[in-house]
Amino acid sequence: MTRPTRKQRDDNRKRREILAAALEMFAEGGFHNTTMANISKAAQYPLGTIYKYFPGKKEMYHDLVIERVHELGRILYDIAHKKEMAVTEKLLAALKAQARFYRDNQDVVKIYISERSNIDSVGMPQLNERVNRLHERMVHLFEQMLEQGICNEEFKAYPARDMAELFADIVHSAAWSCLFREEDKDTSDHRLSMIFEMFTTGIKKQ
Amino acid sequence: MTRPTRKQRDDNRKRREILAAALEMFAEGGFHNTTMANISKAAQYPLGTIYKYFPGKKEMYHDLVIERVHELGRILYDIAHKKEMAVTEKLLAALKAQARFYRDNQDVVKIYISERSNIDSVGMPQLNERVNRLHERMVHLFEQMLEQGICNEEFKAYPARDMAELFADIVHSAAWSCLFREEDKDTSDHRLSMIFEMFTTGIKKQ
DNA sequence: CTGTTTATAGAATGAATATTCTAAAAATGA
DNA sequence: TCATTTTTAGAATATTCATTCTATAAACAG
Repeated sequence: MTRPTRKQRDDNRKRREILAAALEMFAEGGFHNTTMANISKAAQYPLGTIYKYFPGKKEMYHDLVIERVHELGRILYDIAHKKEMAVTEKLLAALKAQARFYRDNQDVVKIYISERSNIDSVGMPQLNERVNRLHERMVHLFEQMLEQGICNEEFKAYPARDMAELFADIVHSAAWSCLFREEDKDTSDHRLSMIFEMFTTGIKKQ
Repeated sequence: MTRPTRKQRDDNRKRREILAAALEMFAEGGFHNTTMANISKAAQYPLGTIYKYFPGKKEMYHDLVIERVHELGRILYDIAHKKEMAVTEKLLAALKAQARFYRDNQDVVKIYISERSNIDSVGMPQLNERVNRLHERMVHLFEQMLEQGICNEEFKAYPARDMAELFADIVHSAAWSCLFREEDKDTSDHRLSMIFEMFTTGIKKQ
């Protein structure tokens, strides 16, 4: 745990610069339409340098996705474990947090999504697996919150797992649709609250 | 509109056989991990023959996806226009129909989904566009049904468009999750009904 | 049967591109 | 400064296919 040398800091910076450029390219054209030459040009580092930091294209992609999805996981985890918050508030907060995350990370989110629903189109079974494990963990967070809500008698006693899956997808789709609207933060928040209300109180009259 | 000659029928059969084999391969490995040689072997037709029926790999993929997504659109359209059915019944029927379609067309559904959320990873902007137009049309069908429900005072007066988007995503998520469960038809139907109930009456108590 | 068209089977071609390699430039350290 | 290491820049290589081509076999017409 010593202070990193200048070289180490430089290396780190370069690595991050390369990753950032790669992210941009991957998000724009997907894995297969992005060439190492593209990334090299975008990052303004020669091919050789890139291969010094990453064993190959696939690995770079892998690192990129996993890192960010972890971040989303952490955000949701934190919300789930706020002691002072009521369950309903937590769920709404999770919805809004995910929407914000999607907005702030449009690029990587596109990748994340395609990895989740997709066939293993990149040829990296480990990536698919890890992404889906991370997703599963998030669903599980929702499940716990919902269970707590059932205990409290706040929620009806539907199977928590089913509710959680449904909620996860609602959250995803709401957050995703934010990306295609030109809304300011307030309008957006308002819409998310409305969707949340639909989910909790239902669309049926009475 | 004369009766097709034997040659025409043969051609049609071959075309379908090739498409079926291609579908299998594409669904298994995605567009980029499927080679024309693979398809040729799977279809048991030589490469040359394949190129006689399709101008190229991309076009084959395009035809495959569009054809089936159209089919789903038709199914939903028919449900939406049943005169004798109540709105709520229609919506539930749509949910179940889509689930059945997903089950019957797992292969193509995987492709459909990745096309919907994806960057244009295949390099066919038209395909992405058409898939999304078809999806939009389905959302619009839901919107009409929901509007009717609002008119009837069956549903609360949320913006129909937002409800429709939400419903479309719920339908998708429910249908999709059916693919990973080993349920018999009854269990499955039961779960779908439950999800539909969640959507209409909400998860909140009281 | 015989010549002609069409289909088969898969080899050859050419383009794209991930990865490696080389030579020149820059940074580093004595 | 000068020797040594590291980085840069991008050329060379090797591989993987989409697509085309060729030669043989089958179907067909008269």
